[in-house]
Amino acid sequence: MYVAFDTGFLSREQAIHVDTSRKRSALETTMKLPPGHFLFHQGDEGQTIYRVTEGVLRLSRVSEKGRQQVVAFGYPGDIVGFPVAGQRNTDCDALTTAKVQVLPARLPRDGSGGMAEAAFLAAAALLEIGNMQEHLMTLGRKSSRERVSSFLLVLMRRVGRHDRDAIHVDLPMSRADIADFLGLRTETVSRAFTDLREARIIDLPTAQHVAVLDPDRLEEVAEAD
Amino acid sequence: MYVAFDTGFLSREQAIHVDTSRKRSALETTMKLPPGHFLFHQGDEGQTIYRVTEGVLRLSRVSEKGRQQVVAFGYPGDIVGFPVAGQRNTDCDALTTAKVQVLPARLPRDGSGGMAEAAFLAAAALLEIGNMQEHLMTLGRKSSRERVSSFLLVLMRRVGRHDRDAIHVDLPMSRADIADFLGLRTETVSRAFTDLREARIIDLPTAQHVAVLDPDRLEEVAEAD
DNA sequence: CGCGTCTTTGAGAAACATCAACAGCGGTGG
DNA sequence: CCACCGCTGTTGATGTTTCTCAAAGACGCG
Repeated sequence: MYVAFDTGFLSREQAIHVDTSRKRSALETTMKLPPGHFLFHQGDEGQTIYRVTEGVLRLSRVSEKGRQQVVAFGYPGDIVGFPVAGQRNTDCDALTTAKVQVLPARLPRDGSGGMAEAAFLAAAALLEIGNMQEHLMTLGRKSSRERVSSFLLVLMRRVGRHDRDAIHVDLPMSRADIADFLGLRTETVSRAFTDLREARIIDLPTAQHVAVLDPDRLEEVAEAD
Repeated sequence: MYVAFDTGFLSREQAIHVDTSRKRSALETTMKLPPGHFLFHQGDEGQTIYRVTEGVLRLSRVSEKGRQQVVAFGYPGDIVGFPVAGQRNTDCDALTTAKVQVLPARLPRDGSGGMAEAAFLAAAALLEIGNMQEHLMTLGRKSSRERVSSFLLVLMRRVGRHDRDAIHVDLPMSRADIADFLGLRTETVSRAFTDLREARIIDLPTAQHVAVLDPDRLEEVAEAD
């Protein structure tokens, strides 16, 4: 049985496990980002990665003619900013006030960089690959309702606040961001939310606050495969 | 300007660059796979990765209720089989007779594994992340014709054989595989091929052999973003 | 309180999936 | 060597989902 991925596109707790085994160096500084500020842009040179410790980041790519794809959201515990060929491959900006740790990510050409560094980078990158493959399944094979449900399910498990009769999730991103992440239009996302609300699976006190009333049925809708 | 990803979902040549800088060890054996044979299955334990040297592999995931998603195709030069939490996260079988090199991919916990190994793994994983992000753009934001054109464009650049008035590409995978990779149905893929043929952008001597007659227009259709 | 932005809702159009039938091709056995 | 069979791919007709276009409602901010 294959259960390693059931938290979906967000990094799993194993990432933290890998991390705690490495020693902190003086290079690991912390940065604070106000909402809307960019951590890096697509094409930037970079030899670091970032661990989100507070807040929520948005990672997106914009194609030449303006189509935006939100590649991921960065929640506390996630590692973002993997440089490919020394360059950032996405934009990254803060949806809320956020804090990140800056971690070195130099590849030790000819023994220059540290081994622990490369091992940590490799472990984090492998987790990211798993997350992205899960997201590929969502984009390739799921309906709009399944996509939105999967999205909510992941957030619920990751950052849900339990309560007597619901699990509460804040959505710092706009409907447009969710749509861009799930490969849909904002109207379609909105309709999916409405459907879930009318089915009494969720409640929407405000557009940015979801209360999951029936996690089991949410899962049924999301994993309808 | 951001140009690092224009080869799409297949690994870029930089991967080979990284590779040549590491020394070959006795652990690097070569395996030969007949068509249809599996290199590994989803859920297998594994501490290795594979470099394809000949042939074409298919990497796919099957969800519990049978929906298949082809995550990638492995062409010579590609690294496949990244273990996540020590497990394979896809099935991998050979579409043609194929050869792979077996490379170690242990994460050096407490200094056990080699540094060069971790660095190579990290470099390969980062390239894979870039490829997957490109594929995410395709699945999230492109029409069926754009998807099929993008697919052909990548193959053309990667394995196209030039000729006086066309670039020839073999398609060892079925229409169903292409559909599963692009998030479409086989009929839709077939119609996209027909459209491209009727537009004189490609020719289809057989279903498994594409001759790209007009690469520029193919690119226009693919990058219609 | 008014204004702009984000979200929701509705109606209609377009894209893709689905269902069904046929064609092409390769392999097999007579 | 040819006829048959099965599989893959193509084409057509129809159905469903999602997108697009439009407008109204909700929310936050000055």
